[in-house]
This record gives sequence, structure tokens and C-alpha cells, in this order.
Amino acid sequence: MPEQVTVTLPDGKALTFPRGVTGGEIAAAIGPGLAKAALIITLDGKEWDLFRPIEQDAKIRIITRKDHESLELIRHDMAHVLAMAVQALYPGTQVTIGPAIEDGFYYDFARAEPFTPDDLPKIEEEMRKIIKAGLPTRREVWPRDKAIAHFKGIGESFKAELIASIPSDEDVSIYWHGTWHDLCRGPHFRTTAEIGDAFKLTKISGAYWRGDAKNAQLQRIYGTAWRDKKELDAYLTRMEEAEKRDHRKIGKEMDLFHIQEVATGQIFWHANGYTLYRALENYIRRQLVRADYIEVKTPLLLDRKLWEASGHWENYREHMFLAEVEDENRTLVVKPMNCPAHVQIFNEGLKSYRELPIRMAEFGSCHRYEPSGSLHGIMRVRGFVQDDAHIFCTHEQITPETTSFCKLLQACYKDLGFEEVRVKLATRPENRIGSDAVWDQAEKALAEATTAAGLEYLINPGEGAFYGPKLEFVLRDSIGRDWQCGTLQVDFNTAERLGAGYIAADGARHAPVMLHRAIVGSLERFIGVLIEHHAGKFPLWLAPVQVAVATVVADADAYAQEVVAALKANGLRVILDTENQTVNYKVRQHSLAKTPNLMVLGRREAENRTITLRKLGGEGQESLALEAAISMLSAEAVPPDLR
RNA sequence: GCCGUAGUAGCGUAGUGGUAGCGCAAUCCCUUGGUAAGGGAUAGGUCGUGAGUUCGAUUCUCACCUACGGCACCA
Repeated sequence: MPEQVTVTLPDGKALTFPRGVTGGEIAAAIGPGLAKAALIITLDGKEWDLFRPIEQDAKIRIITRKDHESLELIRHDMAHVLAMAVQALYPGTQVTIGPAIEDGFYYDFARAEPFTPDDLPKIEEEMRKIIKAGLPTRREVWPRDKAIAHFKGIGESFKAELIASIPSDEDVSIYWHGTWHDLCRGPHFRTTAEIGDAFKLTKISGAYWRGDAKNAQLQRIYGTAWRDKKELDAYLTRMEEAEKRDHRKIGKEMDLFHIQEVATGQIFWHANGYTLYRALENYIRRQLVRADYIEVKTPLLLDRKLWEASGHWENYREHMFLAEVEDENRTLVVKPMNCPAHVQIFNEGLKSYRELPIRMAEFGSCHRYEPSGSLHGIMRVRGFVQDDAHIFCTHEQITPETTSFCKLLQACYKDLGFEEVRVKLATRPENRIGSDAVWDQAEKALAEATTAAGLEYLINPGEGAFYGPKLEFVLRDSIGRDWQCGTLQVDFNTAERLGAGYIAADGARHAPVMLHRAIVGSLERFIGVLIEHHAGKFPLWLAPVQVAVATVVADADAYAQEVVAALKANGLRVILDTENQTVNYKVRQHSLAKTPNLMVLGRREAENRTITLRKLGGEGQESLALEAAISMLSAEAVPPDLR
């Protein structure tokens, strides 16, 4: 064994130290500032505690707070501090796991008595004490059996189970912070003081052990943690902003929709909301016409037999709404999806390969009995409308059809105000139908088609539908949140199961391939996304009310009515406000209502046949001839695809 | 479905073992005001539903419903 090790820094500089030197010592050798700032090092790319000895030559990098990796490290250390605090305050609580996550961390505990929101400040306070105490960290490697016996012995059965599942060739490392210790892969900082105190505990939740609803339910405590107070405050402000644009809040403020107990998980669209809904629906419809789709409408109630044949009855019976009548001895299913119905239309008449592909679209009203806990505003509902379509095609057509759909979807998202779209390829799930050879083929076809459309994709393993793999299209909204909306799924099974066939060039009968696809997914959910994306300040073509005409004095009422009539005659959506109120008041009201254009009319305007226009969010106003204003706003209100 | 929290006037909220206030909105009156709340008056609530404890429950207890924050689920 050599007595020295040589470490190479990122700039290529090599330093030699006695064997067993630590990252902390190396940082100190380089400079006192770095010694203080260092958090951990990477050793040949592997994260390594500062206090852990280095036994061989390696390339190292010293990570400080400034490096982006530090956030995850802080959050992981913070999870440990949370666990320490909870075990100090609530003896007998078992620890399980506590990872760093986006924006923060959590820790799952096993404890008979539930935590309540009142506990959070107490736990936070205890955490601050632990951080302030600057407890030193120590790492030990234990034999597996010793570790299992130890944790069992102190009543930590979940930890013992975790250790038992660690591969036998991996070290079981134990980290100590003062006298508290935990099984952990590491790395950790030298002392708890280095973590900093830019954190806040945010919420409590139930969570299943190992993410499985069949297992025991643990109690999860979430927190957010940052490098400094400034970052923390920025995060908290960001959360407040997100709350302000919550679609449920804006839906109420702008009188778009409501949901009530008599129709749990379903939406009452008010006139304003339905205006937005129709604007979106009509937009999609125009794109479908352009892309050579046919549009159909199918029944809401379909005999159970059809769902048995399609395979859905077996897989999703408990999520279906059923309808029965006394006189008829049969069960009807309120359709949870449209595919079997579309196959019925396909099956009418004999189809030739010359007719394929047939692109059959429907704004399909679907109902699914979603678990009560999953309902969320208009984003996750039990009654919704899909912009659904099924492309009946040959195997050879899968790739070109998928490619052109990818392009269509990208164009639509752009029109709808979303620039960033990412794609995931969800592959075969455990519970599936069809042979592996068929799955291989389907997954390959999707991958190729996506690439051909100029899109990159990530693999989402095991997340496909039971009948085929799917592409999931994820858009990013104006505050950086991701939403999965569009989808394309390859299906080699359903058509065959439902007896669909076409006569191929060779004169034989073949089952068509079905591509299930949707651009926005559900109109309800997509409108929710649109609301939050725009914070209710919609582009003019989507805005439920496009212009508010408000009078300054009663003398202008007649002229205002004339202006409203002229705007309406040009297809603009207008409201008239002749209320006995001040201009200030009216400006405030219509601004808060997020009406994009406010025309203020007084004697001056009536005399000159002009209007004074104030744009939402703008500071000043401009005076325009009535005709000029109308043609300007009419042009602006044209949907993006018709410009 | 599971864990936790909550439900008071159209909306937002205060509060209490002796059946409820406030702000905005609404209605009426005064004011006709030129770009983010002019003034006054009036009306509006079986305090989510059902049961229990109590002389008495909106308040305490239980059950249910619904929503919210997560978990799980999402054809």
C-alpha cells in the first residue's frame, strides 16, 4: 500500500497527501476560505463526506454552497434533522425514509398518534436548536446482520426491513449526528450547523410504506429548504403567486364554473366558462378538419357486453358508473371512454385498406368513478370531455400517423400559448394484454415516429396503458409547472377484440391498428391549466368578456348602447356598465374582473364618436375613433389559427 | 379509498354552552363623478346534514356528506 495519495483538482492541479487524508484537510490545505466553505467533495464523481478518509489516488471536486449540488445535500441533511427533532419530541416514533425532493424534503414516520399542524412550529423550533448545536457527523460501516439486529433491538422495525433489502454487496453505512444515528447512504455535512436554517416545515400527510396502498400508512412531514433566507423567501413568494392563480379561485372570481354536492366531480359551466370552453372546442375542431379527421358522436350509455368484449369491464369495473332500468334486464355502462363506440362505427360496412387511415374524432363525454381523494377542482373530475380520436390504420401507417400527430400537437400547443413541450414514452406495464413481440413493435414504432417529428423523449417505464404503450406530452406553464395533457397510445388489441377488420391488398381480412390520441386530453383539465397559465388574463380570443363599455356620466348611456351594439355586430363579446358609479370604481371593478379591454365613454366621446380604451394591465389609455377601435379589436380577437 | 384539516349571508371572514357580528357584493337614496374602492340607509344567516350529551348546542361528542393538503389511483 502506498503511503501517499495524489488527488487531482478540476483545474488539473495534482496534490499529494498522506494516505487517509480527508476532503476537509485538502480544502484547508488549499485555503482557509475554502476550508470553511466546503460541504462535501466528489471523489471520481462519487459524493464523499469531508471527514471520510481518502485511500487512493482520485480526481476530486470540492462542493460548496455555491454549487448547485448543495441544495440537494442541504435538503437531505435537513431530513435527518427533522427525524432527530421528531424523535426527541415524540419518543417511540419510528423513522423510515426521508429523501430530498424538488424544493425541499420530507420524512416518513411511524407513530400511532397523528401529527397535527400545531406540531409543526414545535418541531421547527427543535430543528433550529439541533442546527444551532452544530452536532458533529460521524460515519460507520456495519455488517448487515449487526445493523439489522441493532435496529430491531431499538424498535426500528422499518429500518431493519430497509437494511434487509440492501444488496448484500453494498456497505451498510450508519451516520451519527451527535448521539442520534440513522441508516443512510450519505453524504452529510461535517456538523448540523453547516446546513443553515433557511427552511420551513410546510405540510403533513399520510403516506404508504414503500408507496404501496396495501402497506401500513405512515405520517409524512414535508419541508422546504434553501441555501439562504433570500432563496427561501423567493420560494414562499412563488407559492403565494401560484395560490393566487389557482383555477378554483379564479373560476369563482370570473364566474366561470362551480361544483356542488349534487354532482360531485362534475362541473356546472357558467356562461363565462362555457364561452371559454367553446372557444377552445372550436379551435380544436378546426385543427381536426384541417388534419383530415372525421367527427362523430356516440351514445353515453352502452351495454356492459361491449365493455366485457373490450377488456375494460375486467380491468376497470369498479371505476364505472352503471345505469339500469327496471323493465330491462341488462346493465348499461356510462361510457368511461370512447374507443369501443368508435369501433362500432368502424364496423358498419366493409372497410378496405384503401380507406385507411380513418381518423375518427369525437368530443367524447366520459364518466369515471375516480377515487374521492383524487378529485381536484376541474383538473381531476368524474365527468369530462376528451378531445378524443382513434386513428384506424395499418401497421405501416403507425409511424407516419404518429409523426404527423406530434406535429399537429406541437402546433396546437403553440397556438394555445405553450412553447415548451416534452415527450415521455410510457412502456409496457405489468398488468397488460398482448404478446411481448407486439409490445416490442409498438414501443419501437412510437420511438421512431417521435424522433422523426423532431422531438426528444424520455422513457417512462411501466406506465403504458394495459393495451399498448403511449406517448405522453407534457407542457410547461408560465410559472414552470408541468402538465401532462396530450397522449397517443398504440393499440393492437381493441380492434381485434371487438371484431374490427378491413380487407387488405392481399384480399385477406386484418384487424386495424388503433391509435388513441388526444391533444388537450380533457377539455375541463386543459381549461384549468389555461386559467392557471394565464392567471385568468386570457388572450383576447379566449377571454369570456372581451370588452367592457363603461360610462362616465348618464348622458353617455345612449352612445354607450350604440357602441355595444356595434361591437356585438362585429362578433365581440361585450358587457355594458352604465352603473351609477365613479370612473375609478369602474376601472377597478373591470380590472379585477380581468376584462382585457375597457372602453370609458363620457360626453367627449359621445360628441366626437370616439372611444377611450384602457387595456388590462396597461397604465394609460388612448382615444380612438369608434370604427378604428372596432377593427383593431376584431383583428386582435381572431383565433391564432385564423390569422 | 387512506391520513390530516375544515365547512358561519352570494364571496371573504370573526366569534360564543344562553340561537350570531364585520368587510365586499346586493337593494334604495344622495352624488353625474374622466381612469384601481364617493357618501348614507336597508335587507339578507334553521352557523354542511343527522343523531347524542345538556335546562339550553352554531359551540361539546359521534356518524355521514363535501371541500382542502398530501398518499394511493388515473383505461
